[in-house]
Amino acid sequence: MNVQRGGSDGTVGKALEVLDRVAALGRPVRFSEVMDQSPYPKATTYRLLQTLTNQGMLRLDPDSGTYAPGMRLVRMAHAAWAQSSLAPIAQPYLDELSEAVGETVHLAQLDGAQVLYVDKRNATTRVPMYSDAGKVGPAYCTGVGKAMLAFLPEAELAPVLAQQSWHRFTPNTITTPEAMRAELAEIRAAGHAYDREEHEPGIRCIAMPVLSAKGRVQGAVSVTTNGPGPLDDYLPALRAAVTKISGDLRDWRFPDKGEE
Amino acid sequence: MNVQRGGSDGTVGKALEVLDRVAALGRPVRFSEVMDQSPYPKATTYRLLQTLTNQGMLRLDPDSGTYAPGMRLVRMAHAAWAQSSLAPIAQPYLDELSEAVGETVHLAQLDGAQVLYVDKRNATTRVPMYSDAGKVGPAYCTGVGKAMLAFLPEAELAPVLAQQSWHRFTPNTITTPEAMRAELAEIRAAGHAYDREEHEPGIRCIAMPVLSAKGRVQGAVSVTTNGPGPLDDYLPALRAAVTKISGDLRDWRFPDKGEE
DNA sequence: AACCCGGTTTCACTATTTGGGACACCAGAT
DNA sequence: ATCTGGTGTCCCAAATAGTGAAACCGGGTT
Repeated sequence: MNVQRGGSDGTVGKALEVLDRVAALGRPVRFSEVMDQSPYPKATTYRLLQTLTNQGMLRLDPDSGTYAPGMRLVRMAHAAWAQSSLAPIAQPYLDELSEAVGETVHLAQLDGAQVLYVDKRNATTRVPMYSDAGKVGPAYCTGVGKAMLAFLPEAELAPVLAQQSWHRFTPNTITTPEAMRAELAEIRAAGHAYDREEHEPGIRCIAMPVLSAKGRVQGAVSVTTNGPGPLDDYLPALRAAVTKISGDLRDWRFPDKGEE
Repeated sequence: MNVQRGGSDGTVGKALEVLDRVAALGRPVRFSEVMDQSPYPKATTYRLLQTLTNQGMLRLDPDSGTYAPGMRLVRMAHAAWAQSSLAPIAQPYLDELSEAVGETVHLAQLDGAQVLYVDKRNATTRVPMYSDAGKVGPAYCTGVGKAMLAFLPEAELAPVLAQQSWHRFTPNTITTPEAMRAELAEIRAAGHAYDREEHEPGIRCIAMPVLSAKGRVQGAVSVTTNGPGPLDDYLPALRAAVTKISGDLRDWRFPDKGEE
């Protein structure tokens, strides 16, 4: 099957599963809330939480009795981001692109069935940093998501499509695998994808996949706007950026989806 | 003792220990290199690596046979950063400060005996994002480090000082606990710290601690420059930023060092 | 052919993890 | 004061998962 973090790797797997669920809740949670999410019995979950806490992976606020992901994760993640993401390579080209188009620019990678944003440049002046690195989003209704799906080999595409929620965010959201396959064919033909207000009303974007020399999808770059102008105006700059990134990819070997 | 991620929390502890060491190496490493770092026997380390890999915490490049921290960390860290760091609160004030002084601005927190940078604003135009979030540095020879140490209660300061390397990075580096205590007293009196080219030649900075209502150190903000101007010029803006951050801290309860 | 080296696997032994259930605590209801 | 339901913590015999010395497997070298 697919990368699904199934919970079957012994104690470590369980611990990470619990950690993930706590992180997913997105706010400090009490033990009982963790229990509701946890597939493991009370005593087990409790011990797991304890272990994670004194490992610094979780932080327990003694007053409120709530758990939140700890700073040790941030330390470790820096290494991951620097070594395993496209971000360090793409950095200068995203800067260029951002300057050229003046709109918000995203760099994303596929993480299982979701889109994981790894870098971002803000539209114009103020830069709320990091805000997007590490964030995840749906693959079926974002520009970067569709751009990547379009160039995925069938064997990998099928399971990913099977896992989408197909929630209708806006009237334009594509909500069936069949419609999606048609859309992906078009994207493949054109070489780039559009998000025509499919995720958020008023937000449109144009995205292109970053492919390795062997044609494997490594990520995608997008230009997002809430203005009225034609998206195709951004195409040249976008294409230039993606081309340069792909070029620099040369000697980088990147994850195979972990597919076994 | 202190927070030291000792390796004594069962399997999970061992796994995280290994993961940390891989991350610390800062580049993809082969199994044998991990072995050199690992306190555990070959077979154990091997199995740990396997587990971590198919949990997505590590990424194994099949061609080169090297391990690197995986993207799952980035996902989880986003939650940690958003919930457990000062960054979300400080965001707008760092923007202001950055604009006001036009120099590089850092936000850091104490993580054990080290300084952990959680956010950054670049000097002028181009913004190499994230580059610093998650990075660690020495506490005894950075502005933010000294600013935080100065306001640490003795019980917490002692073990931290005991763990510093006291490596002499530049002629100005303070290299003894005694000298450091004198320096910290001055900082405490002044309310802010200077880094007078103690870490890197040509780089100076001024830093102030962020204190909670109860006077606990929560982090520090610094303005760094490689120019010649007097650092004190930045004091007003820096003080303003720190004051506002402290103000917003109000209802936030933050980690106790975990000290037990 | 004998040897070394990094990586992988085996398997009997053992330490850790498991989880049902007991317990302690608190707040509100009776 | 006493009961009661919700939470968080702890125990301990049984079950499981982890351990690690040693063997094994190519593929280079000598």
